[in-house]
Amino acid sequence: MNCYEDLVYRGLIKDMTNNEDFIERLNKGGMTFYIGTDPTADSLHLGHLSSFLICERLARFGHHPIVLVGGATGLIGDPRPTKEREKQDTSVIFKNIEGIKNQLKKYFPNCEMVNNYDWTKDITFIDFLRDYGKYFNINYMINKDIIKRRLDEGISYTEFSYMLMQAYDFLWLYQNKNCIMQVAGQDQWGNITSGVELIRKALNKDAYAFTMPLVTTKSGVKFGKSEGNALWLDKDKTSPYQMYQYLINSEDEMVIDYLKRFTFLSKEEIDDLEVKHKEKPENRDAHKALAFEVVKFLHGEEEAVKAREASEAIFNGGISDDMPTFEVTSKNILDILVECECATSKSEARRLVQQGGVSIDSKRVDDANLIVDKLEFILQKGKKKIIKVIVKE
RNA sequence: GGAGGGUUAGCGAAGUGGUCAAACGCGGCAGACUGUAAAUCUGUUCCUUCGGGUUCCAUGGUCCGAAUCCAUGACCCUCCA
Repeated sequence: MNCYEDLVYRGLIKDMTNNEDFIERLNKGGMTFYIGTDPTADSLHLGHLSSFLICERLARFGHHPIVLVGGATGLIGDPRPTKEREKQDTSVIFKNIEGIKNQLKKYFPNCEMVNNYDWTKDITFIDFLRDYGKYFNINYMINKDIIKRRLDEGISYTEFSYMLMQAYDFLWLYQNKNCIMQVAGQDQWGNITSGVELIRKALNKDAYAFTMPLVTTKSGVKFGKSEGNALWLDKDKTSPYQMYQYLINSEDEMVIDYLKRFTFLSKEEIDDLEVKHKEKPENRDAHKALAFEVVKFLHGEEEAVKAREASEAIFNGGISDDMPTFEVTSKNILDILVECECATSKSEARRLVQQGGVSIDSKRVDDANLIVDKLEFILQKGKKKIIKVIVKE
């Protein structure tokens, strides 16, 4: 399979610029391209992973990835469809940059890494307006989908300007790093095309770009959130076991798509899993492969094996050294549930017990006033949250 | 600068003096059915020592009583200049 075929197979192309020779050049290799992210948190999450894997995929076809961390753009804030972002403290953003850089270095050690703060920080307002502002027509900007959607809700001049910065990044990388292609998530299409336009207007050159579709569940909800929280790539924020569990619970109808998107398994391997999955969905072979492969990529084979063993032990009614463990100081079942993050309040904990959603050592708890006299036990909340609890005196 | 409209639970959205801890939908959580999937059905969704307590942008006020009326302020939207 050539590069373009592989991208199509994996569902990685949503929009692409209409250069005549785009597909040819993708297949030929040798393009320098970049993909970026803003430091909105100190860790990347599962959604980022699916995008950044493109670095490795394209590198395997002979292209040269540059990874950009948006120190400058992070200070401005990419407009969200709903509302203005809160202004982040610069110290937070600088701290986030470090966290994200370290992760990217770890996962993509062969990529060149750049920070747009480096080439943006010394540009003066007047220079920027004179040298680049003239290339942008307000009507053009307002017609970008993301801006249009914000016109009702309101958008600050700051966020409105975001696309100019991202466009300038592309231009700068084009001029200084010979970077001729940009890749990003589908929500970045407007920003990307601004960059392509800027390069055309300022340099009279063609640039290339494509976006990748958002990874969603069957019903179109963004994939990669668990209990309202992102699944972080940082092991201390989301344990290998949690990551494994999240992936193994993927919907049947989506699991093959996720395998294409999140792993480097070949078409043959994925086809094989698809057959197995269709024949015996209850074996969850495809789900297991997905979970294992992703955890292996993130945390190494050893951690992946541990996560798999823990998962299999726990869901066969057993225990494991690697299962999530909480230390609590209470003996009252409601307080224990809150301490173990199974409930956010005692009211919620009480409701859980009353609805029959809590078990201790496989026995359903039916008394909300239960005092637990064991010092170590297995607590189950709902169907899937199974943890070890140690009571500390 | 002028005129008008708005701000209600995670989100969307009703509610215009008491019966409002606030309809309804989505989302979330739990139960049943299953395969750690989906769909479906049922229950639930501010806190609580279960007596009650604290909510409807903020602060003050009117009233026996305020999400609802008044004043001031903040933020947002639309139109005009």
